[in-house]
Amino acid sequence: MNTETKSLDDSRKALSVPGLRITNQRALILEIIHHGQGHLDADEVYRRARDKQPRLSLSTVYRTLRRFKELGLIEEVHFDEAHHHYELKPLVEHHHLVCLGCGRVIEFHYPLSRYVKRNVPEAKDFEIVETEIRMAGYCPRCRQGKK
Amino acid sequence: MNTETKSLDDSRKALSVPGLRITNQRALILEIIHHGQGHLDADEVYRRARDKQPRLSLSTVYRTLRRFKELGLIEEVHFDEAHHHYELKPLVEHHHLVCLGCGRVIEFHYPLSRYVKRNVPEAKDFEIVETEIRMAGYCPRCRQGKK
DNA sequence: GTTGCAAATAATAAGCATTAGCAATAATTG
DNA sequence: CAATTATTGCTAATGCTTATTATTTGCAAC
Repeated sequence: MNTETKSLDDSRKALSVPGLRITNQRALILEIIHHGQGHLDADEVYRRARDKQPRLSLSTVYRTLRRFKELGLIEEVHFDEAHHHYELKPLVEHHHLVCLGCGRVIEFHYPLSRYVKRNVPEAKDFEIVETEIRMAGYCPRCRQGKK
Repeated sequence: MNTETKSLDDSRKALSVPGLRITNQRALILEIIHHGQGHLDADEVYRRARDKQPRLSLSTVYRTLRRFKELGLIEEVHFDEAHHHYELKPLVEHHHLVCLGCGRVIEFHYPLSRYVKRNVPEAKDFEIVETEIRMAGYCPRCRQGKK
């Protein structure tokens, strides 16, 4: 069994939830996100998926992404306003720095939600389920170019 | 001069930027955001504006909001994914806690961007121009209801 | 006050990303 | 293996936002 098959197998296993059907489309989409090193948007998933399953439809991609999100398998991130990106649910909290010059995305690990819960009085009575930091600026390379 | 006129006048003053034309539409939109106690979306601005200027068009609202944002008069916040909300540029940094149950928005003042800049190594080499923190969860009232 | 001209407007169409509806298909279940 | 029912593919529709274009308006110079 090659690596690719194994990975697809892992993905299928993650889908073993009662009442949920394991379809080729779902396994494929999950595998693409798994392989994709984070930050794929719906259209990118769609394009990659069609290499293997040309008849797969865009609606299936959207429906599946929503499903996975509900199941907690993946997470939705918002870099810009227009559309969303998806990544496998991370084990440790991290956030993103987006370069406005070149579009590069830098991940950094930081337990900010814990910090907020501890230090923001208004957050104490809240049950926080989601924290996302959107940071944008210019990476070292692009700052150089601007000078 | 009544309060309303005065407020509209203030808004006009804020628009006194060289090369920028002061139109009734712009003054009205700025005044609506000013009065609106934050967090209005484009459509809400449009609906309120039409009470006073029925011929005003939705495109003007969008164009004006974009302009104001460029000018730094207002700020765009992203509560959910679908569309944006706008508020007057705040003097002190604050962020928002959105309740997933009732949609209520709680503001809290906290210099989180300074904290992040200081504590995230990856942010050191970046020239950060934008930091927005999205937090969502359940407010005390809605937590009660869930039990 | 008029005139001239760039900027702004209203109205409408177009553009994307996403969702809905529905008949056909395929995965589980008994 | 047949029955059930989630899931799919397709198309049309939606929601929010931007572009287009002819018309109007603010405002500075005369």
